[in-house]
Amino acid sequence: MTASRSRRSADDRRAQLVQIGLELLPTTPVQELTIDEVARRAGISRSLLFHYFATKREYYTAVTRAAADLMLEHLLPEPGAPADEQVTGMLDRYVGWVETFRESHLAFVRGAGGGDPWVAEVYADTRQRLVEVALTALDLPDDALRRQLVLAWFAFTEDLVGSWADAPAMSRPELIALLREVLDRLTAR
Amino acid sequence: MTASRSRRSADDRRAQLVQIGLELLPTTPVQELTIDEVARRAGISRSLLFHYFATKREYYTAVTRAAADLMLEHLLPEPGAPADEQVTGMLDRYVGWVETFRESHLAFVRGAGGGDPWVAEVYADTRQRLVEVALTALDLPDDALRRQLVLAWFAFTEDLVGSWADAPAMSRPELIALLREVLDRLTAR
DNA sequence: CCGGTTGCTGAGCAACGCTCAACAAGCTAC
DNA sequence: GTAGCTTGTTGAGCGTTGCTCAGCAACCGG
Repeated sequence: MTASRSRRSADDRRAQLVQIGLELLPTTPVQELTIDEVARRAGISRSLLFHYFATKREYYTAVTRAAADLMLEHLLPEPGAPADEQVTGMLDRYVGWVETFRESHLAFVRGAGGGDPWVAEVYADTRQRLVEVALTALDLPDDALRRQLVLAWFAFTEDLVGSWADAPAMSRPELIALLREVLDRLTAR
Repeated sequence: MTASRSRRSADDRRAQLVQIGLELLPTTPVQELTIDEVARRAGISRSLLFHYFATKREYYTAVTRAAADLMLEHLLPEPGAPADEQVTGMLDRYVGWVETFRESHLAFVRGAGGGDPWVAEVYADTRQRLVEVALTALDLPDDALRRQLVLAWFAFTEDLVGSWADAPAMSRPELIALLREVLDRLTAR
């Protein structure tokens, strides 16, 4: 609310608007956040938002991409580590991510799967990249079948970790071991 | 367009409106179909739709529930069959369902996962019922852990069958056998 | 001080969800 | 048949929201 009506650089404003979108993500499905609300929070007019993002969709896909990049950056393994540790580390960090940002992550996944194809595509890209990283770390060939299997395993993981975070029916290490075991069984063919 | 302006019974109208929603489902995400469009197709005024469904959300949750019930009815096994056949039969019919209604099913699942909590709940209910049926057929106890695992397995199945229908990387029987094997491994603990 | 670039605004349009008062089609009763 | 009731149906209109456009205002180089 302070510094209202201040003139900002284009990059600053864009970043600020995306940031506001990220803060609103846990509260509201991406596609449902209104231009009015975002503009009000930024202390600017509706029109200005359309100066930076030609359409509402363009805006919230940018927000979605930012959220996806945040998660991806958090999950990516250190390139030096041994292969096995890389995958387990990613799994561990993913569980931690869901634990920490439960609501926003749930909102993110929901918005990502549903409704808008553009948003769905952003998340599909993210999953693809995660699968590539995992296959590389496991030193497995990247054929169509294996890719499909690992993607489906990721859907399995998302669902299980989500419900586990809601009501843990097993210990955290057990969860991670189970996920790891299913992944190994699926890829060892 | 024929029979326009005809007076219908309340039940007829409701059924017609839901039917129109079902026909529009493959084309449009549930929440995005407009009252105008539906009313236009039904040959009635916008106001009449609000006479049957107090709010737009009430309308498209009704449409979603109708879609879910259609699928559920198609998947439920004949009660007389042997246990093993029941589960495999459901799997087989599920794959067939996705093959037949690829686009509408995709649209349905997307709408179900994303955006509106009410719609998500309808589909969550459907999955719960499917899991109950599966656990009963497998003659397994219905504890929290197993339920979570089977639900997650269903997410796995949805994803894999979806991508398989898009680009089959294995034969249909192989797909079903794989899914069945993963389910058995997960529940045999 | 002046002109150009650019961040920024306000008024306003179109589409959409939703409300409300009233009309009219079909039924029963006389 | 017509009076009267029920109920399916409509049109006008309001508030919100996505989006446009013409122009203001702040900074900057000359």
